[in-house]
Amino acid sequence: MRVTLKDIANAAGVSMMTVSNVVNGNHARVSAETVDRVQRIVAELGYVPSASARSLAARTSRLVGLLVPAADEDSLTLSPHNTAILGQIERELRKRGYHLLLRGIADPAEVPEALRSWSLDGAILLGFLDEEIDRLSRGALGRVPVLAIDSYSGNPLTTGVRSDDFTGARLATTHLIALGHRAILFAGPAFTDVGVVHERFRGFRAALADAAIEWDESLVETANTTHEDGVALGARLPGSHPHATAVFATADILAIGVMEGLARAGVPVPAAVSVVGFDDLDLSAYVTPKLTTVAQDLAGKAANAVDLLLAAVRHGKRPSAAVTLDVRLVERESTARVPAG
Amino acid sequence: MRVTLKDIANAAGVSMMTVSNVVNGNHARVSAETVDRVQRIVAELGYVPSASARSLAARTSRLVGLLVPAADEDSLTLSPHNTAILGQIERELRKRGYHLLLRGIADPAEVPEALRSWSLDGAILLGFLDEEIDRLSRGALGRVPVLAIDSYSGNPLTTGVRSDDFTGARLATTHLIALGHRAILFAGPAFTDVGVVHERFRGFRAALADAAIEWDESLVETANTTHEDGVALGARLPGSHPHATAVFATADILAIGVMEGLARAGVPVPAAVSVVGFDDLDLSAYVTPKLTTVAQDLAGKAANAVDLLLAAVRHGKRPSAAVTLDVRLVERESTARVPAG
DNA sequence: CTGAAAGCGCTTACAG
DNA sequence: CTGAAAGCGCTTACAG
Repeated sequence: MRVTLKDIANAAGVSMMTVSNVVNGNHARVSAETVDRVQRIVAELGYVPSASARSLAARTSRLVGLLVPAADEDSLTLSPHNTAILGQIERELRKRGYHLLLRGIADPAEVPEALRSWSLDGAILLGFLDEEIDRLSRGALGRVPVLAIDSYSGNPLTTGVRSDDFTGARLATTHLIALGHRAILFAGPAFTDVGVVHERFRGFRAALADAAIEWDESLVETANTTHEDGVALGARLPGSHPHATAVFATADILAIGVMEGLARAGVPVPAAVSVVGFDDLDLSAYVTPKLTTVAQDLAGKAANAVDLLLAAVRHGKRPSAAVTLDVRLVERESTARVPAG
Repeated sequence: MRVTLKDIANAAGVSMMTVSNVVNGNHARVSAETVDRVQRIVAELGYVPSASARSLAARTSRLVGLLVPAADEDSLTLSPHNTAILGQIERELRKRGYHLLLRGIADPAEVPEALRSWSLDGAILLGFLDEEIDRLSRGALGRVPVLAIDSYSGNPLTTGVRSDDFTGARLATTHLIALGHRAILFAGPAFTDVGVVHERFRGFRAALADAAIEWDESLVETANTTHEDGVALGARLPGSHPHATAVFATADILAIGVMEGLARAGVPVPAAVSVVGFDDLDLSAYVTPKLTTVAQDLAGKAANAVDLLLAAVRHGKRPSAAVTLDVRLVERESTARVPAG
């Protein structure tokens, strides 16, 4: 059977409480020699504390949930971007003695159940829509600290971390303008007046304004953030926007699709049309031409998310404003000077 | 404070045990009207059972661990292949009312602790070396069912699921032979006489033997499964293997690197050298030329892994032999007839 | 520095 | 069909 605290206590001739103190590192409350003896016996008998018993008694689980949207019957679809963050979050948590419960959420209404069932000490929301986050209330979350990644929701209960999307888009667009481009197409998913895509659109517009380029409303194309939609968009570009000489796509995967679509339509990239993406996926350096894009600090996002969350868990300190991480432009081969004429 | 079983019992005027039966679906033991009343009150009060209390009392946690190697300070590096599997496993588990604890393992010696700490009902090993799996003993695993993905270890404690690596490699190589290639380079990580890479090597050799092609021992190159190593390998290929007209790489990411290396060295793919990969990552259809490769049934792997594991958890039925999933060749643009001369 | 008691929120036999 | 009691393996005040 399982080795318990009581077994160790009996073998060491001390009380359970003393063993508990040793195991939990409260060495101040135990004499040095007792600590030694108990630790030796723990190792000898291979004692592993029961996390569920501990959670139940201590009202703290050392468990953090990573909540990811997942249509009911669907697999968790983790983008490369979210996968990288997931890996980093697990590491940061592990370094601090916490564990990760990964859970797909089919409906935001499941969030409260997810938090309470395992008595999560905290949770990170990855990939939710701002409107979904907006609806999360104190009643739903209770006292459990929750933090959203990449959200612009004003919900103070979920204030978290994100990249400087505005500046990233501005950087990318300014780069195109510096190359002489004037008719630049904005390609991305449909957006409202708040959120990541909206911020990137604002950054895009700001760069145009900086250069005093008049804004042509027709230079926006809506597409899902998939390679497939990018291909379709790129293929019809010569017909729909014959004057456009550059495309700023809100995601690498979309940008890569656009490049392929353009290639299929016989439009050389970057000779005839330049393309810039956003994310700097590994993939972006593997395609032809290599994609110029905006790099995010993924490791920083994950580390900050965990730091903020655990600060809230341990000291009840909630961030008052979202942490914004710097981005940088990575120039590769998909952009060039605007063609003459 | 938290709503407990007792609160529901009080409100409904029944015993805790009756509520427990209703909540757990043992409706046979409770009258229909009691079931109704209790369920109404549960919904009204927003009762969520405590998973830790349940684990402690019932000795079953409904928690399954996904254990992934992770160097101590390192992030979990999830390959696209493993990410897809992870997503599918979460979904299969969720559909069955189980939860997923994702945990990086710095040293295989941590496995027992991982299993016991959270009283995992079972665990799936993803990405471990066969030698590490070989060393896992009954003493380490206890009575917890554990299952390895992509392992050829003979350890009966971890019998799991994998792809038909032998056939995949044979298919890929036979395809190259059919195109007239004779001098085919095998590129992959160093391997021992057991394991995924060894199986792929065996399949490669079998295809050559089928076609009565004499085996040239020098036609093997060792490289890590990274894009970078692929580039290096491809770039030096004209010098190191001037006669080779095709490369079979044991992973797409490596094959894609090889294609880039060849391109840098001025060798056209597939006109001068054909390249085949293994995995069929999304990425493989995005690069230029699109990669011909061997596709694995990732969803099938995940579903089978979860099915087998839960059968072991619930009925104590351990698989006697590993489940092997079919693979298929996906012909794209990176292979062509051997150049004349 | 050390300990006895109560309790965390459930489930499991055992009765009736 | 329903319930009272014991116990799962810990931690938390409270004493000493």
